[in-house]
Amino acid sequence: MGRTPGCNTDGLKKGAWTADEDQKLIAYIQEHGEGGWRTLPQKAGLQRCGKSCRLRWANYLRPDIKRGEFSTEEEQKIIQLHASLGNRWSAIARNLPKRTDNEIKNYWNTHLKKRQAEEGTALVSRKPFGPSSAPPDAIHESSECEPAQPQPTSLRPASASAQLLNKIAAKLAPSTCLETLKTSQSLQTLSTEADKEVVDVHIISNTCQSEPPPSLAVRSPDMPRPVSTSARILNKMAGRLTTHLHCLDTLKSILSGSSDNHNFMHRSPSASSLSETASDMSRSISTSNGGINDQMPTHNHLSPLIDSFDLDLLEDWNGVSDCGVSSSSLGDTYNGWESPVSPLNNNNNNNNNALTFSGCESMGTCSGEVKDAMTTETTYESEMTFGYQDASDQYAQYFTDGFSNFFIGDSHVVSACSGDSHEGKVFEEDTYSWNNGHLFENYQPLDSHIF
DNA sequence: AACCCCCGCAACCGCCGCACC
DNA sequence: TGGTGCGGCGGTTGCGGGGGT
Repeated sequence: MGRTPGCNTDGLKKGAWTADEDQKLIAYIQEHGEGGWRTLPQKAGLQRCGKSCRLRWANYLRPDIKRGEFSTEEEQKIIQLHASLGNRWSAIARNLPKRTDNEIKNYWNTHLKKRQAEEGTALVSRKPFGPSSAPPDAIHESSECEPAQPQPTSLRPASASAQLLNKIAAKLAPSTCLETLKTSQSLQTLSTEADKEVVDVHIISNTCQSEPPPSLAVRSPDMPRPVSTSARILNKMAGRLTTHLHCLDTLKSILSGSSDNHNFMHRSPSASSLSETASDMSRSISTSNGGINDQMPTHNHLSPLIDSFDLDLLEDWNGVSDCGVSSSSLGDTYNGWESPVSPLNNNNNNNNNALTFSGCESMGTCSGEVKDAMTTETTYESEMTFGYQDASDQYAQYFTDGFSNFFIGDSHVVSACSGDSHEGKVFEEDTYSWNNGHLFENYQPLDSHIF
C-alpha cells in the first residue's frame, strides 16, 4: 500500500516501509529519542530521508498510537472540532489522544466529509451569514460541514443576540474566522422581512456538557431546544459588563427609555444612540472602577474596538469549545474537566478588565496582542497556550457594537428569543417582554458568573 | 474465475513558520 | 534584515484490497 517508490534520488528509498526498516527506526528512537530527523536516517542505517522517518514514526510506529475503528465518541468529537477548527488536523488530533492528524484527516475525508455532505443537502435554503456576502464556494464549503437541520416550520423573530452576532460576522467577513463561525454553527434563516436581513444562529449540540451530544445531525422534536450560541456569546459579554455596574445602569436606562413594545428586538439602534451608549459606558467604567483605567479615552470606543478585534482571538475562541462558541458555568464539565471557580469572583484577582476562560473553554492558543475590552489598552502581549490545566488564564475578548440589541437586566442573560435557553431554561415566546421591567422574569439569575 | 471499479490509507509533496546566524 | 535549515502541517497521490458484475 502507499505510494510507489518512484524516486531513488541520492540513493534514498521511497514508498512503503518494510518491517526491517521499521525495526531500525524504532530501535534508534528508543535509544536516542525523537528529533534530529535530518541525521537520523544515516545514524539508524536507513536509506530514507529524515522527513520520511519522522512521518513513519509519527503516523505509524509511535507506541502511543491507537489504531483501528473510530468510536462514536471520537467521531462526534472530530465533527465538533472540525466545525470549530476547520482542517487544522494537528489541532484536532491534540484533542483526540492516541490519534494522529493523518489518521483523522483520512477518516474525515473518507467517512465524515461524505456523510456531512449528504446530510448537508437536506438544507433547503440558507442566507449568507451576515450582511456581507461570503464567496459562493465558501458557502458551499460550509454546507459540507453542516449537519442537517429541521427547517423551522414558521418564521420567528430573529433573536437580538443573533442580530448582534450578525454584526460581528459582518465585521469579520471575509476572514477565515467567519468561515470558522459558519462551519461551526448551523444557520437557520428565520426572517426575510423586507427591511432587514437577520440570521439567527443556533448551535445544534449543547455545549460544555459532561457527555457529548448524541448526534449533531438530527434533533428529535421532543428534545430540548439547544442552547442558543448567540445567547451564550452575549451572556459572556453581559458577564463582562456586570463588573461595571454604572455601565449597566446606563445601558439599562438608555435602552428602557427608547423601547416601548415587544418589537424592540427588531429595531436597529441609531448610530447616535450607540455612540452615546459607548460614551456613557466608558465614563461609567472610568469613574466606577477605582482607577482601573486611568486614561479616559475621548472617542467612541466602538469603532476602534472593532477595528482592533483580533480575528485570531475569536477564531481560537471558537476552537476552544466543542461546538465552536460556548460558555461554561461553575461546575460545568466537559470530558471530565470541571470548570473551576471563576476568577471574576475572586477578590484577589486584580485583573478585572480581563475576561477569563475557565474549565471546558480553556483549550487552545491565544496569541498576539490582548487588549482591554473597554479601553483598548493593552493589558498584555504574549502568546499563551491555555489548556484545561490552565483554566484560570486570563483572556480578553472584544465584543462591541450593537449594545442596544441585547439587554441587560439583573440577570446575566442579555437576550433571549423564543426557544432560546440558558442554564437549561428555555425561554417561552414572550418571556422577554420589555415592558415588564424584568427582562426575563422567568429566568433565575445566576449566583455567579463564569466566563 | 476474471475483470473492473471504487475506496481506504500510507506516504509523498510543497509550503510555512520558527530558530539560528 | 535577509538567508538558510529544519520541523511541522495540510493537501494530494496512487497502490492494493475488496466488492460488484
